[in-house]
Amino acid sequence: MIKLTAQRQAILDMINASDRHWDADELARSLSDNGQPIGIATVYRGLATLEAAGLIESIQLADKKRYERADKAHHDHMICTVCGDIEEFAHAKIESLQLSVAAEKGFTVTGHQLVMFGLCERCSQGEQK
Amino acid sequence: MIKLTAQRQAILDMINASDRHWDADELARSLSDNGQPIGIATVYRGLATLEAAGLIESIQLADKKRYERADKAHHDHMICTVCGDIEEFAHAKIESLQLSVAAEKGFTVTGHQLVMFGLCERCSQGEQK
DNA sequence: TTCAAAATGATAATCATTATCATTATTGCG
DNA sequence: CGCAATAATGATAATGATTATCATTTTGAA
Ligand SMILES: [Mn+2]
Ligand SMILES: [Mn+2]
Ligand SMILES: [Zn+2]
Ligand SMILES: [Zn+2]
Repeated sequence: MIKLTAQRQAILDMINASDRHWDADELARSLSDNGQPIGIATVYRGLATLEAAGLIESIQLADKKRYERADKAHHDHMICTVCGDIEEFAHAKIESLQLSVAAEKGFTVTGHQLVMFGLCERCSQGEQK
Repeated sequence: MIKLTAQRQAILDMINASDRHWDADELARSLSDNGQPIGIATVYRGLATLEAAGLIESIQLADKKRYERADKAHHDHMICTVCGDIEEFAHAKIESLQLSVAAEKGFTVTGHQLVMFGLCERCSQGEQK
């Protein structure tokens, strides 16, 4: 059975305490700064375990995986390629259209990831001008 | 200026000759089997250069990047988590809804990637008997 | 309390991709 | 055509994220 350890609890608490999308290293550093140093390997394992248990969620970016709270409704992301800001959005119609397209092809969807890249509002302004 | 080399030409030809989504290693091996061995570093650089030139496109998967022909209309993907099959689909409505959602948030979209994971038709069957 | 199963942490190993750098090829020009 | 200068190649080292090892410690059921 899965054991509730202080390390896993610390990781989960840290993630649930904010709306950030954390990568393993940021989490390890932050935990360390909070007087709860946890081995980096344990952080990776803890994140995987917590995600498998449905307690946290993740998005797979080009170079690394980022984790966030799971107590929010499903949503997708827009990532600013200038400042790195990650914005969230939810669109029921897009979700249902995805499923219908899959169904047409006999594809059984178990998960999906939609990410838009571009410039966030702030970065769009400084842009031209 | 960008030079037209035999290596880049070979990479481009190989990609344009099929509908596959190649990773760098598969391409290097295939080129080698075809009597056109190319250093792996050159394959990586060639792929990046060809993509920057708009001659090929790519999708970023969890572990690696895969490249495909660019002479097809824009489309997104459905990936079978059992057999690895990559299917394509295009849906104008989903595309436009994405842009409208971004616009609402003042986000300027420069690119996006939508991937659905699940079971392809063939794998869905063997699934539950 | 007892102990087997599971988790941790330090560290080595993977794997895809990029960086180095000496050598070679391409291309505009005379 | 023949020549640099400029870019590309290729072998290989380096990176960076993530996983594998394995000895040691912790957890939780009985
Ligand atoms: Mn999110
Ligand atoms: Mn495709
Ligand atoms: Zn921004
Ligand atoms: Zn399949």
